[in-house]
Amino acid sequence: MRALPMFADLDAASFEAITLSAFLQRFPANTQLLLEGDTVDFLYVLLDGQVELSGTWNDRETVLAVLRPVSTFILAAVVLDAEALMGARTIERSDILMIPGAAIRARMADDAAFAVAIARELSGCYRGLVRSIKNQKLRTGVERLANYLLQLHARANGDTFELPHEKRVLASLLGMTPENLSRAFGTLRPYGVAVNGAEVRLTLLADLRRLAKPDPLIENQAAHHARPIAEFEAEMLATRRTA
Amino acid sequence: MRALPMFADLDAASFEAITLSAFLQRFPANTQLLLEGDTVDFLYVLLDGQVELSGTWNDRETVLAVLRPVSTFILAAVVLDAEALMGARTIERSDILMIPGAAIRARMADDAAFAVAIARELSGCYRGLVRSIKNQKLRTGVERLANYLLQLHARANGDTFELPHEKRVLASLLGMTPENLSRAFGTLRPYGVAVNGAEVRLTLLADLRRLAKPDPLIENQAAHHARPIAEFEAEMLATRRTA
DNA sequence: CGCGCATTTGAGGACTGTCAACTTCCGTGG
DNA sequence: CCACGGAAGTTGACAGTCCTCAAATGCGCG
Repeated sequence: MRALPMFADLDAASFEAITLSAFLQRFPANTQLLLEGDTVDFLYVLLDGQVELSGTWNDRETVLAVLRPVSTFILAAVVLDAEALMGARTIERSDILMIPGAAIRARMADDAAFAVAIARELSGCYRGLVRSIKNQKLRTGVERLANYLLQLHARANGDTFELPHEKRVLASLLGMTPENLSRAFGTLRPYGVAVNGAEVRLTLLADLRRLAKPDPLIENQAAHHARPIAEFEAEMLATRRTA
Repeated sequence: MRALPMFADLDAASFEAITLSAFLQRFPANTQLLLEGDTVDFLYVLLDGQVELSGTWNDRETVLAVLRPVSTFILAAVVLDAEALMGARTIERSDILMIPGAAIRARMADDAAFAVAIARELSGCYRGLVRSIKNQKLRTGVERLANYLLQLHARANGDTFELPHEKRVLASLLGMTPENLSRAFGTLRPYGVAVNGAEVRLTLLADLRRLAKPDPLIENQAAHHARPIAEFEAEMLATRRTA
């Protein structure tokens, strides 16, 4: 928990007040944690596993973000004591810390340092969403995929890495259908993108970069090695630790 | 300034600390206030006029939100003391209050109530963006326009109202080209949408609603009459008071 | 009155979604 | 250990949506 910037500098009293009311729960894969419109009673902290945040409308569904540890989610709904705007479900077995929303709000009111930490966390989430919208509105599907692959590559040590989720989840995250993702991979083959199952290998990096045109104002910055987990494991180019 | 929930309950000391360092400036129409990537020294508060927030990439540009008074913008960048992810320019003559970011951050650290107010404001902005992404990813252009018109209609008293900005700005906000917006209006004619310049009249409301399928988890809620301006004048279905 | 810009309209093409069939992969159970 | 069933992924054909380019129209301001 202290790995999260949000709780890292919490003083002893606040830390105790929060941990005492919190509890840890293990969920199997494919468990719906929250439906859109649910009232939100807890702040969720993903400690292990993977959680997908989704939105639906008119029988259509889209993945808004895929979270990896350590990440919080639905923080904004907790702060406002409002209903969830996104659904959440585990996509693999996950350990999740659940902190009563009332405890969070009470601590914020009493502890300015904690409230500031929450505000900073929210700001980071907000900026992630801004990046996500720019990614979505300004780029085509192939361009989004190319940039996504370059981000994964930057975190790998070699030029080979694994896609961290199923392709149909990835497709929805990138705003396209699974069929289209398949074709987008095909389109990128001349740019040195070799796919074999979940394994991806990038040769011709320069060509791929010329196509992708990654931009620090859209891509999430590569984490500084100082901050270990939260920043590093960030999943989407755009929407990390969301709510 | 007290009209903003953010500053409404500020105690006298904090209010003075902030207002003393702030200053009011009047900008003509079409003035670039901020470029993407600029370092952000001030929190902006739009008191009168209209401001457009935009994103660019690879010679493409999109409007992310259009703000109307009273709204703050680039709050997230101020909280994190980070560079702007969006550009900002006035689209009509505007009165803007500029508050040094350092003052905001200092007050947050000292005044838990103020930090909580900021966190709540950020949460509202965050949820606006979530709505915006769902609107963008789950709906077609025609559906976005239909819902946008219904939102404007809900704020008008009769069934006739004016589009609040140029059609090319509206097109970009809705994620399409001006040509396509024109055709989208044409597509909606059989649903009782009559356009004459900036004036729009909706007959056949039921038909339009059946097409648009407005959803409280995507559309911004109609404001409660208690809170007068900020909520009411909110421009985009999705992205209000952004940064 | 006339120029310039916003808007509209048309034609064509690029991108993306849908439907259907096929292949591959993987876990279950015999 | 292997066969089977089901889901995931791929491929092809087709349609819908959206963008680009070009030209025409309309409106406002000097």
